Amino acid sequence: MFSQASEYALRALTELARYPVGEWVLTTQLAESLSLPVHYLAKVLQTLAKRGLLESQRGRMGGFRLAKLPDDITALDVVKALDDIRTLEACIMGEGECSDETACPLHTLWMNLRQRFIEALETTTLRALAEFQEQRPDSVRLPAVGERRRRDSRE
Amino acid sequence: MFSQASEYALRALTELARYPVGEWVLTTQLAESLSLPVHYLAKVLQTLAKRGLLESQRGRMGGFRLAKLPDDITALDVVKALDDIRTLEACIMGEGECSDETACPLHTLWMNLRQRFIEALETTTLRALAEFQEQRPDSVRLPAVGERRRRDSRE
DNA sequence: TGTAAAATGGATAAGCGTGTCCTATTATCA
DNA sequence: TGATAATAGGACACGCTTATCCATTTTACA
Repeated sequence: MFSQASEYALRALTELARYPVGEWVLTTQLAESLSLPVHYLAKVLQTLAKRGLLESQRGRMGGFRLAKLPDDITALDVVKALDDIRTLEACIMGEGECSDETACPLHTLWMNLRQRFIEALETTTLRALAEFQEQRPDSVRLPAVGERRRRDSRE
Repeated sequence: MFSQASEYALRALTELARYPVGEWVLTTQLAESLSLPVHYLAKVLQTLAKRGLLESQRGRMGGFRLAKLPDDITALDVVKALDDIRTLEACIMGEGECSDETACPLHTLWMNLRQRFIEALETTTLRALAEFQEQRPDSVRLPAVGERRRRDSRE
């Protein structure tokens, strides 16, 4: 359904939403937690930073974090940042002329399903996704960069 | 949503369903009627013939025709013959472990929409698609090979 | 101020979908 | 039986997605 990149992004940002607000998280850490290819995930995160969904911090103690609160980022935001959502809006039979006026045979069916789908993505926030994941069995989360530092300094 | 090949196939087989049962229709003619790339469509039709949805006839007066009645071929049959429908069945977030028992956050939503979608494709026959197209304004259909022959012989 | 840690950017490569073209094969008909 | 018309099949090219790797830049910290 979505591109590989979008799938990775959804999972990575959901994971990010589980961290305390403002904490930086490493690409390697996200990749490991989610079993994703590190380098490719890095590219995806960089793109998301360019698109304004993430903030990045270079150098020591750096990483990625959400640019907005988990309540203010929707699943649709994430997918739109990476996939061309227009392929969903297009005629499912590939007809050039297919609108509400001149509709292809599957137009009504597809329009309704698509509508419901997009609306659901639009009303699903990263916070909701993160909270769902918290409920799942053996749901663990590694410490963020700052948490790790504070813990290390107590040792 | 579907691959280009599936879109072409849906349109071509819908067009084929508008011809009298048993008549052979040329690839070039289908491509021209539907404004599709001839050679690529030819490949698609050959694949559909291999999959048993079409019958083909080489040589003069040859062409393609449906292997079954338009009532007995569904839109799902067509798509399944060309696309890997399992990508629809897979987790929309790309998780390996995502079933009804251990579900990802979007599992229920996606499962329901997907279900409705597939059922709709399964209950939509080529006949229904063809009849819909007949109703559309400026809906023309070129004569089949046999029709052309019979017409020519009267001249 | 040097070093380590981290994102950034560029090059590269494999695989797949889309599309074209050319040759081979098969069937019809004069 | 030969010419013609059609599908069958293979080779090839192109672009995009996925993925890896390396050099560069930036930052924190000792």
